[in-house]
Amino acid sequence: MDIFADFENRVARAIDKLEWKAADGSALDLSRVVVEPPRDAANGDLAVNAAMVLAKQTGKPPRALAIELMGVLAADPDVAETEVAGPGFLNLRLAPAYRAAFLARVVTAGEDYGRGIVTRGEVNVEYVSANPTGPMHVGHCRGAVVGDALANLLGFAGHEVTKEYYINDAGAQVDVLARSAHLRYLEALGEDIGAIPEGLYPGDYLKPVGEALAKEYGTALKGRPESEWLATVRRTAIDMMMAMIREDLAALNVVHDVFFSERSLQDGSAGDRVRHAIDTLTTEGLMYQGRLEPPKGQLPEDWEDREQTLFRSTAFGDDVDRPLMKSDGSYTYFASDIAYHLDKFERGFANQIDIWGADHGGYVKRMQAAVRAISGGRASLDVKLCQLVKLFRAGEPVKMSKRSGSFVTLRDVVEEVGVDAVRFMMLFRKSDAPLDFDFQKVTEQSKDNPVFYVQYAHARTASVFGQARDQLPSLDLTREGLAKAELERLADEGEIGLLRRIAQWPRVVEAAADSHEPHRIAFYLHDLASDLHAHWNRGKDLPQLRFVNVDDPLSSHARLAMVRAVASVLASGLAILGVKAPDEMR
RNA sequence: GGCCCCGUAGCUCAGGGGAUAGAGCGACAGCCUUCUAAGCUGUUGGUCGCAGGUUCGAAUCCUGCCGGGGUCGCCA
Repeated sequence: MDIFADFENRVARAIDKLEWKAADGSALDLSRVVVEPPRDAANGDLAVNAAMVLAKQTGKPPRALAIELMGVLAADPDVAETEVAGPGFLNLRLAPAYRAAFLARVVTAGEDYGRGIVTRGEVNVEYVSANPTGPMHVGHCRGAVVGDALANLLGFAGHEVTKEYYINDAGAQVDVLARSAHLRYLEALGEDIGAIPEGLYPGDYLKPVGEALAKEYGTALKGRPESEWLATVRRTAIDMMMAMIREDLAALNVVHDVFFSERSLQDGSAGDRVRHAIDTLTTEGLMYQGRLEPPKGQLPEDWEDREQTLFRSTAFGDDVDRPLMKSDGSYTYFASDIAYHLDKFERGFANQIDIWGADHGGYVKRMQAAVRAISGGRASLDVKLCQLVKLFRAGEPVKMSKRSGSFVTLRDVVEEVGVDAVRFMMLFRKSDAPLDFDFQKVTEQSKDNPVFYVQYAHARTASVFGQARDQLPSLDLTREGLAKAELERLADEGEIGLLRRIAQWPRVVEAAADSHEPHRIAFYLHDLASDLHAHWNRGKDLPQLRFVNVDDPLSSHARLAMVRAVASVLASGLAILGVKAPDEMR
């Protein structure tokens, strides 16, 4: 059902038939031969680059090759017109019958059109992984949405996807959380705790934790040394923070399959997994005792030159070798991270994707090096970095201060503008480019607001079907009925344009999935919506082009099939993005 | 200083080997006062940061510069 893939096969067969030979007698390399939509619609439906790509191999001039190829493809009954153009492009125009048959298949497939059939293997997408020390703030939105949409996209493209969240519940920050919660516990017992000391988390969201601790433990945790209550308080606090985070994510329609605890790497039933990871590297001969050069730039105050256990990450493309043990003998965060990624590999994930904030960019090389190292080169990690989101309200920057606690939470944003707007806008930019988010603009009901524009296109298709049912009640508007309409009647350039856009859907899905770039789906949907709206508007001046035309039920039927196809693609595309495809705008 | 990301129209950005580089906003000029529901159409506008290289072909790939941002044992 991918027209371009179909014709790539036909071109390959044509080349075979022509018995083109490489000048040196070796087999022809057809890997660079592609069939794609021409940039300019005037050049037809399909462009074939075979002649240019093969000119050197065959030792023949490109235009001569193109003409030979044209001879074969012109005989194909599914091809209406052929033309050799430019430096050696072979341009094809499809026969109306082929186009009609294509549309019939799309209509029949419905929202499965464009879905990858072949299984493309398992992949693990890890995203969000915010520290369990408080509610999620806006900064987390982008990674959450990008990761979630990417996972949906990969699933649609034919991968088996696991959505995973890594809980950073083992570092010093969760001890700080526990101390902060303990203070709130004392508060809940009626003590005057005064101002929250510098260095502890001041947020009110810890009050319920204090109350819960008071309720469960009474005064048992009071007046005791920290060592006696820390672990208990920490566990309760982390559990409650994670419950809150899950609710925040649910508000964004983000649901993970696996929540993986960092602490479990050391405390879990499987023993010390970090030790296991280090042992794995040691067995491979990748650990050694050595010294590191002090970092360039600003030297840390407590820098001490010492011999330590280093992981030879430079053997896998990293800039310097990395320590896995701190001076006090505990593991570095990187060591835990290696253990975690090794665990993923041992769970069967050779394809791993992590979504990180751009401030972690310096961490990418070493993590990729580690994944290659612990898997013996059998696993690979792709890291998508998400740049910052700048918040605006009617063009004015929104001020935020994390330290004073006056930051905008994820929940604030979702409640103000809705999930759909947040999700769509987070995906309407490449993830590694900064993004401006204007609270005002994303709720406007106008063409300038891409969320509205795309959703409205879907609503408009629903409206068309409503009218069709009223005005042409005799038409069979089921998918089966629409697939049987006289689809060759679709010949207007606006209609052909829409069909061409629809035909691109499978290759957009594939390209977006291969490059791990869900934003391409958002841009494609915007283009498709734009085509639909533009064609609709032509019906204002030219009533004979309208989708529903009482005087011409046969053409109406064919057009409704096309509208059905547009609606299906919009719906499945929006589903990938996690955005609703409404039947009416309110 | 090393590494990573970015540099495309006045603005915000798509395009990541293919033909004359696109969209939205802005600006300018018309149309619409009605019906297919949130206006419509057209015009304007670019040395794709700079310089080399690879290629039949480069905004796209490579190298080096310039400019902006991020980051740089034990934080997470």
